[in-house]
Amino acid sequence: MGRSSSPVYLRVLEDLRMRIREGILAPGSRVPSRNAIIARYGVGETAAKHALQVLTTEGLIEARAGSGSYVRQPPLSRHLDHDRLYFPGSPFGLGESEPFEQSGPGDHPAARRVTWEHQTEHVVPPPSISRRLGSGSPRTAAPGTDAAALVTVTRYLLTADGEPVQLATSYEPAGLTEGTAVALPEQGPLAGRGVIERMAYIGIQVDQVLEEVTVRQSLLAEADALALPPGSPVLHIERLHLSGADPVETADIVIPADRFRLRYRFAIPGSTR
Amino acid sequence: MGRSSSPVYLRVLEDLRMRIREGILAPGSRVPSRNAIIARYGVGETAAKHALQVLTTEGLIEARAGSGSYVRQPPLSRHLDHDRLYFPGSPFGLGESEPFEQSGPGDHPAARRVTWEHQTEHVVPPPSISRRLGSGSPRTAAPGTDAAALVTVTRYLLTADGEPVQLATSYEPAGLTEGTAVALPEQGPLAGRGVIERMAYIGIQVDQVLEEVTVRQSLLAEADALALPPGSPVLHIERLHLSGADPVETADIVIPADRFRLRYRFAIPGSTR
DNA sequence: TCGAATTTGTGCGTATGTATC
DNA sequence: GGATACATACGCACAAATTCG
Repeated sequence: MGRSSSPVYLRVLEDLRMRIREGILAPGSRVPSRNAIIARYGVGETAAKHALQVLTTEGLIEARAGSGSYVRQPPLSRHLDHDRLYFPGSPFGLGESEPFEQSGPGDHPAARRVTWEHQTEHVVPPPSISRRLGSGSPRTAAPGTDAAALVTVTRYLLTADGEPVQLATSYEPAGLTEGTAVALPEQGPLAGRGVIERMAYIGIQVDQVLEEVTVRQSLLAEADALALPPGSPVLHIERLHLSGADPVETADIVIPADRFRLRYRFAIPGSTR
Repeated sequence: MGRSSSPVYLRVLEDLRMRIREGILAPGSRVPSRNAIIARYGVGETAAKHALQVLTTEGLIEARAGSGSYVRQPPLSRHLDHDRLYFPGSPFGLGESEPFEQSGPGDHPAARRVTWEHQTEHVVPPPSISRRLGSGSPRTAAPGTDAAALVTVTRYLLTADGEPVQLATSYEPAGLTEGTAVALPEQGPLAGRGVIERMAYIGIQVDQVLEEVTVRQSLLAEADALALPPGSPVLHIERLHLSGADPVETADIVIPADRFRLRYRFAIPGSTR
């Protein structure tokens, strides 16, 4: 019965979407079931099913078998500050402000209690990591550098007020910090103070940070750790700390794309402010 | 007949996904049709349909009615540099390098020919924009400032080698540049040179840039302008240029999330490099 | 504790409209 | 026009999870 004018399921979809956006269907409340939709809108099962499925892939509702479909929490209410260059913990400011709300440096309006679990080990780096930690210019790399050396891997799960908000995996060449007080990122005098301070402590000056931001669907393990619906989009940040041309740390950071915004702040080079 | 072990459509889905990832089904090539899937995998039409639909929403294939489903171009092959603070044109470096490939400043390995269309008008700003352009600290805003003044709006469509890659809408308080040689961003001595240079020309020193990065589904008009499948994810950047505490420009930048990565580069403040 | 009702997830077949070739 | 392919639509069926009396 494909009527050209306008798909039947769109009527249902748009009505439900509107009710969710307007708040008539509040976050957490139940969306009409398949049977209820069939009765209320006078459509077939296919259309009802389809409308619910689209709302699910749009991330507006969450379906629980045997129970019902429920309106998800609205996204984008919080942000992550990437304007200071520490990691993790207070480094990543976590607030609830509106876009571009003005605030003094270090002033986080509704700061949340950020905690993190961590776990460190030493491993042979996978190819992608050793490529990122490889010497600055691949062609001019010193031949003596042994690229397959061990790296110190630290995995973080950050939570804000008990809610998981960020996965991070940090890699450092083990040789850099070996035998120093800061060999383990989360132990010693600068535990939890971030790469830059720890490196400064042993005389390595980090002077540049690169970040590459991509969007992709969450992997199963990530969705699990972050309590996300599988396949929902995440922001993936590949970060690299450099001292001169030498990489001293790289990290993969994964955050739920629909619940956070990334905030970058730059001072203009050459500004005399 | 819902068998519990493993959904039938998953067998099809994972096989096709694997073939696409491995390159057995190359970009641009045709994916088996519904009938072909039914025959080859011995499944029903529902399963075949569902598998193709999931691949579509994952952005791996593109369905064309009457023709077939085709493998889309692989994502994430290119990046956008956000390390220099001009806009638009050469400002936004566009390259094809691998993640973190080393290159000297200003050296874009496979630079593409970037062109843009633009269109400027003066309008009363929508509330969201006037909020962003509102004076620095809302509470301490000078009462004399008239917030509902006109803004200069410039819309850009950037293309790289003919392919649309970025939508941008830039807003400036019209009063700032009124009567000067740089009143129109794309005319005058500094046409296309970016906000910072244009503002400097009339004695306004931009000293800070804020960018907020979010992910959302593309709107219909955006999908159209950027030649995207509707609903596919886009990166939305809200940018703000500040001179002291005064906003002098804000922009909305939209780029296809599955075809680009954003690259940020920072120098560490306080570094003596 | 158990079973009945409800709801989602998955699956089948079939049919028609419309776009493409 | 005809063949093919996708989009939409109907109805039905059963499994698994949840809820509740």
